[in-house]
Amino acid sequence: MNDGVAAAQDPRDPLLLDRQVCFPLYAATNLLSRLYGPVLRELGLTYPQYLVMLVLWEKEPQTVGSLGARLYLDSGTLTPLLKRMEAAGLVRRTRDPEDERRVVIELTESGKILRNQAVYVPETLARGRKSVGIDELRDSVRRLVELLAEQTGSKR
Amino acid sequence: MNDGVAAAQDPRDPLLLDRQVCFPLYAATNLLSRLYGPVLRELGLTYPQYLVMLVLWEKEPQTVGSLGARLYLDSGTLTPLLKRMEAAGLVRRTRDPEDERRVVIELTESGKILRNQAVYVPETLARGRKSVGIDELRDSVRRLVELLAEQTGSKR
DNA sequence: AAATTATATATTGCGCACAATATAATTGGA
DNA sequence: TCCAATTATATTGTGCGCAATATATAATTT
Repeated sequence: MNDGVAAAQDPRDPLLLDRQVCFPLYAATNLLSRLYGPVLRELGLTYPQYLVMLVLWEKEPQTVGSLGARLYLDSGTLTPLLKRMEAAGLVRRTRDPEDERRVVIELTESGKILRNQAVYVPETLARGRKSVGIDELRDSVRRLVELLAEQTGSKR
Repeated sequence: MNDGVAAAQDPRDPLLLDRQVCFPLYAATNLLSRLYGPVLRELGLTYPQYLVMLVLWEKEPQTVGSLGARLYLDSGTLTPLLKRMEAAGLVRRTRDPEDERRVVIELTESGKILRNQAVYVPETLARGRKSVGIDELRDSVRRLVELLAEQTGSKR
């Protein structure tokens, strides 16, 4: 008889690490962020800060809330991050006079100019890398994000 | 003429957020971890701690290094995490007398027993969730992890 | 055997990520 | 008008995640 602990070797065991969807996503995200690290460091950005810049380069100004909705992050993450970016001279943070609850984020001149260096980031990372089905993968994961966002009640 | 900043509205712009592979992975990981949070909290686990338990439930004992190789994490992450798990009574940490550099991690009795509650985690999370192509997605992301692990020199 | 090199984990410092809570401003009724 | 509910951001505390470095042990070379 067993001692109350199920045998872990059944390939149908729902707890096998290799059966989880969450784990490869988690691992891929960590590995990717590690890959971006050295490249972004030359621009003085971390990976989440890079994402914020991507959003701002597309559309500006944004509020803390609209950035969070786009990136699925909350103010507990964004506020200190944006303060560091402000200290680095990349963005300005100002209260919206129309609605004093809002904080408006806009790019400084050097924030705008940084885009000229950033355009080389994607190709630098893609260089010499086999990108087998990378577009299909991106779209699959994107569909997953849509589903998850519904479930967790994240609003855009 | 433009002021040195490229127009961001060209759909072929390599910096568009929606063209990045990294972003949906990042978002999906955050959303998933948020989804797991409340469920795992009832087991007294965080999401990375849950992954460590999955590995240990499959095979025990493990060293810090073998856990890190399996989960693509380094000691800077694992050491404090394992200390918290030790404080919670889930694992034991002992120096390997064979090789005093190694720290051996094994489950305590309550760590083993926790598995009986954990078996319900996957189905709890899957319940009422459309899992369109979830197996294909997992396998795609897994292939990506293999590629990334080569690139970043992560060893298993 | 002694010195060198490689290996394994720990420590430190910084930056997320998020839950819970607090604060303040706006909106929508009684 | 006033008050309750809602909205937007900030703050606090905990736990990762990782680079850089330190420390100790083991393996290898000479």
